[in-house]
Amino acid sequence: MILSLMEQYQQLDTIFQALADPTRRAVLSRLGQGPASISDLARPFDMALPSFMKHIRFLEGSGLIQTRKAGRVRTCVIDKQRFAAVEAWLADQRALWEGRADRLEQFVTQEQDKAK
Amino acid sequence: MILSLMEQYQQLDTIFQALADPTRRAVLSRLGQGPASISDLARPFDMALPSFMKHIRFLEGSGLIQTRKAGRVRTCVIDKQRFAAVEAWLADQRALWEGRADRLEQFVTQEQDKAK
DNA sequence: CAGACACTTAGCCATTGCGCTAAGTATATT
DNA sequence: AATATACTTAGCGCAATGGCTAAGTGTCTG
Repeated sequence: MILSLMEQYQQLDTIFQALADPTRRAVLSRLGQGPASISDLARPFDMALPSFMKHIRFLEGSGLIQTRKAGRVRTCVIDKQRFAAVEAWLADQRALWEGRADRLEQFVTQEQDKAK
Repeated sequence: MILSLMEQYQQLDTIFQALADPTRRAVLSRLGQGPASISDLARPFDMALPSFMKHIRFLEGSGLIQTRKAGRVRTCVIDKQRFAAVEAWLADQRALWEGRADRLEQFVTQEQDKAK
């Protein structure tokens, strides 16, 4: 589902905070290559599983990933569309630098089209 | 001064965390239109000055802005180059996604096989 | 030179973030 | 049926974040 511009902006706090942690960025990079289970994702990290799960829940709360449990295995998938909010904000900044405030919406639309 | 790619990546934690706060993003947007003093920047916010200054110091620590004091006035300027680290990270993510299409299909096929 | 102005420092407080361990639940596997 | 697997829940501890007030410093301004 496509979020409205305003809704995307309201999520920026959570999204940027999710990206501020190296463990979570590493998880996103791993998931960029395809879905994975919790234990597969956790294996590279020297961290207790409950600690790792907090990162997963944080990512899920930010919308950057989705998870689904089948049997005793929870599988995680990245949600690429959520990154559009970040790109939109960056585009907005660039527009300000260049003295234009009108390019943002156009850019977001383009990114959403790309995601399809 | 130009940062190496690796140094930029080491700064991602701080940069993303700086961007995770709406006050700080608003300050960046304001500075995207040109330099400003602390009091000018603080005026729109319903916040005590020492609280606001913490945001400025955080932004300065992340490298997203630079400040310089002349007389009793501290002037803030945005450092656009610092945004390159964010853009680079996003570009890397997209690269992973694009190399992923075949693996995703593989995964789906595997799941379908398991279901039988 | 007195007072206003623009920060600046110091320190308090509540909440959140991120790690841990111990123990629990639900689902395979043998 | 018993054990192993894959999370899951509960709760602890410490550091960092983001707000505040009170008081201090240095620089104009009248």
